[in-house]
Amino acid sequence: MQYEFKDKAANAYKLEEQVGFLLRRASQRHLSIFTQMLPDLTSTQFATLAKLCEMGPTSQNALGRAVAMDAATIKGVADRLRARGLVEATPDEEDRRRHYLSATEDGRAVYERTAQAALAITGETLAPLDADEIATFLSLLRKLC
Amino acid sequence: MQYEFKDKAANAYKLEEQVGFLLRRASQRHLSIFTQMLPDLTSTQFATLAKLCEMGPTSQNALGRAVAMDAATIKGVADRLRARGLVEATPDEEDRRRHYLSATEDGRAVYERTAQAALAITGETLAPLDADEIATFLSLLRKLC
DNA sequence: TAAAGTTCGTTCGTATGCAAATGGATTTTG
DNA sequence: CAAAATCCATTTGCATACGAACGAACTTTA
Repeated sequence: MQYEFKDKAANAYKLEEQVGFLLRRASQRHLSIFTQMLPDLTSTQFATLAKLCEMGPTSQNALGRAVAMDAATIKGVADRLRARGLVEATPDEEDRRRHYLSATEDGRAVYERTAQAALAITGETLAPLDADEIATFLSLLRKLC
Repeated sequence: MQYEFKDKAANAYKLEEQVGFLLRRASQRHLSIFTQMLPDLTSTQFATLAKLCEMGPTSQNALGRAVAMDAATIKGVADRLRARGLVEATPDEEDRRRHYLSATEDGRAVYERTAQAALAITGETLAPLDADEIATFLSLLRKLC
């Protein structure tokens, strides 16, 4: 009979201590801040628009990989951005499977107008930490991706 | 004309550096580990069952608050756990709005059987970090909730 | 005690997010 | 070159998530 079995509390499961629970709660707080400070776009819509502005014309799946969304997810996001006129699709001449996605003039304007707010959202999310803690936290978080 | 306006790149938005993007990717990796190591239950279902086992009979909304899910979300989770026979509801005599939720015998058995796996999932998620880094990371993450 | 406020559970609508399957197009390889 | 593998976009099904609104029940307060 080993020690762990004598004291069941020693290796008990405590939800509040699990990294998955804390990640979910931190994400919830971040998304709540995002919605308050940038109500026009969801966090994933903004990320997709920003990446598309940065990359230029890109196929839908390649864009999805760039923003860490699978094919089924990026389709919905791209459809909603297209429905709002922020993104447009043009067929690829060389590869008949592909459509190039690109930001419209409207889409680029929205991105230019909201990028500062997005940076402020990052700042507000990290506000409970000081500069050193932020650097440490982001460095460790990056290792967990 | 201030410095920031001269060098637009200095305060440019880079998706990969934003805490929201990193939180989303870390959560994705964690959930992927969860699904692999504990395919029977989703992460939220396990969290709910675990908390219910810990708290004993609880109203649905109170349980939701304990696991950080709003009323609409906890309802779906509770419904699916009830459909699988892991949770049952009994009406409250004192408050006719309320149903007490509690884990069934089956539910408690599933929890006992899977709690170790859940701890292992936390370990695997944090595997890229050493012990000191884990302590630092969790302490900082907790400040962001 | 009556009005106001709160809480309970529920429903609707919208938006991720992923697994799995599909069909068509392109590339790789034997 | 033909078969195999890969890639593209799409669809279906399921499971979170949250805002908003709702009626019913309970509590607080004026």
